[in-house]
Amino acid sequence: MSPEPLDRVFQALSDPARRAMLERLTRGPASVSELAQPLAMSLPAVVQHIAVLEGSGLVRTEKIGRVRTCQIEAGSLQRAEQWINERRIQWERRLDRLGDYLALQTKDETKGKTP
Amino acid sequence: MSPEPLDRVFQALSDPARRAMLERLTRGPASVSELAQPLAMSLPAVVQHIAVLEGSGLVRTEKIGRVRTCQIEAGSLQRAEQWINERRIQWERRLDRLGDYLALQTKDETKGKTP
DNA sequence: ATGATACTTAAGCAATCACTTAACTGATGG
DNA sequence: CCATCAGTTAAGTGATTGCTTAAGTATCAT
Repeated sequence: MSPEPLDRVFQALSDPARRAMLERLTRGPASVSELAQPLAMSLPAVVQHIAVLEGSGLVRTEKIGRVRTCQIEAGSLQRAEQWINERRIQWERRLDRLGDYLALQTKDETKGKTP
Repeated sequence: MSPEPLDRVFQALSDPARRAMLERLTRGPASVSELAQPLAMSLPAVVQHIAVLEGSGLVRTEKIGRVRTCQIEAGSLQRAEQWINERRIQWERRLDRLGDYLALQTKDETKGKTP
C-alpha cells in the first residue's frame, strides 16, 4: 500500500517549484521562508511542497526554535539517478550490439555477392 | 503554459507501471500488447501510459500495419539523469568544502590553544 | 467475405494534486 | 506582557491522474 520510494522521488522531482527548492538547497541549508521567498505562492503551499520532498527522502528538516531548516539528502537523489543510469546504459549497450550485428550482416552480404 | 520537458519526464518516471514498461523496452522494442502482457490492467490503461511516456519524450512509437512498436529514446532519459547528477554533485562539493572548513577551524583552534 | 487481432476512442469515476484562505500555535524581541 | 515573526493546521476547490467499461476502427489470415 505504501508507494515505492522511487515513485515518490520521481513524483517529487516532477514539480518545478520543488526542483527550484532543491536547486536552492544545493547551495546550502535554508529555512522554510527562505525557500518560499523566490516562489510566487502562499507559505502553506510551500510547506506542502516541503512535506512532499521530505516524504520522498530528498530532503531532511529539523526545527529549532521557531525556524525549520531544510537540507538535501543526497542518498535518494543518487538512487533515482542510478535507476535512470542503469536503464540508459542497458539500452545503449543494446544499440551497440545491434550496430555490430548489422555491420557483420553487411560484411557477409558483400562476401556472398563476390564469388 | 506547456509544462517543461523535465516535469513530464519525472512525472512519467513516477509510475511503477511506466517504469516497468521502460525496463522491458531496454531489452528491445515491443508492441503495445507485449508491454501490456505482464501488467495487471486493461489495454486502454496501457495505451494511456504509453501516451504519457511518448508525451515525455522517453519513448518513440511507430505504427506499422496494425501493430504499434515502442522504443526507448535515450536522450530524455539522459537529460533527466543529468539534472539529478548536477544537483547531487553540487551538494556533495558543498559538503566537501564544509568538511575542509571545519577541519581548518579545528586546526586553528588547536593552534590558538597551545602558545 | 468473415472473423479474429491489435489497437483506439470515448465517457465516466474515485483519488490525488497543487493550490487557496482563514484561523491558530508557539518562539523571540522590546 | 504583548506584538511580531515563523511556521502550522484545517478546510475547500478546481484540475489532473489512473484506472474502468463499452463501443469503435483498421488490418490480416483463411
